[in-house]
Amino acid sequence: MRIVTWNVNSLNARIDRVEAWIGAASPDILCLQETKMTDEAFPHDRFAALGYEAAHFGEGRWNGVAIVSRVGLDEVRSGFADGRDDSDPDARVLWATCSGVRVASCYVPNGREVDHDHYRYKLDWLGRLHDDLAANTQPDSDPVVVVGDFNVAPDDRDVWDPKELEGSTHVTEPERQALGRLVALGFVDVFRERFDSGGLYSWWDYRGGAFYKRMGMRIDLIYASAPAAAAVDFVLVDRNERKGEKPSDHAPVIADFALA
DNA sequence: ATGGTCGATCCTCGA
Repeated sequence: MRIVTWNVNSLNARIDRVEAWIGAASPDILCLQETKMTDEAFPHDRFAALGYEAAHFGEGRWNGVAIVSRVGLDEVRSGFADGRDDSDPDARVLWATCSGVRVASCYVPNGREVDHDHYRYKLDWLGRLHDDLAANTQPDSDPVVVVGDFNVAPDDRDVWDPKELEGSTHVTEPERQALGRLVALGFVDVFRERFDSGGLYSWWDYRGGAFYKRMGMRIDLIYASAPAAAAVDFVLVDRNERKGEKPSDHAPVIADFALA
């Protein structure tokens, strides 16, 4: 089972590339982030023509997440289930069960600047994700795969220059500890499990020629519960997809699971 | 690879 996470930075702008990439990479479950569209505008027909059904949670201008699957799409739920009355105003997480695997497609808040309200929102959001997983999944016994644009680089190997970035968002201790709490629940960063090396990224800023200078971050992550992580047999960041005409600023991250 | 923000919106903001 091939599961992919890809922040497409507008599905309207990217649909032709997404369609072509599906043809080449043949994912079973494709989780998208930053679709930047309403549910009404989501191009279900384009995916149906390729043999996929899709669930989308969007608001229009910003954010927006989707799960596109050819192996079933059940128990779809958007947002968090904690019943908090300050419910998230943004469309940032979508859940579905696909062929027995509980899947979450996440677009974690960027944070903007440390000491910004958005940074506190980011930490709170990651806490809610942790609590939702703790309350509603059994990662010790069940296959659960939580993917997306986490907007956090898990450690210094995941950024081009830790010294230059010190103290800025994506690398602060509280953000990394928030990911650490997911790991403590039993979730494994399947890319890092497989590759020790730094310099392997999933996002490169459009500005300043960051991609060709190899100045990126690994912030698009695939977290798998122990039963799923044990079944991983292939992991790849498809950095070729960052090249060419009208790329997203993120590359797709692929993990293959030897699951039925 | 022969270059050097982009996307959505409304001309600026978010990433």
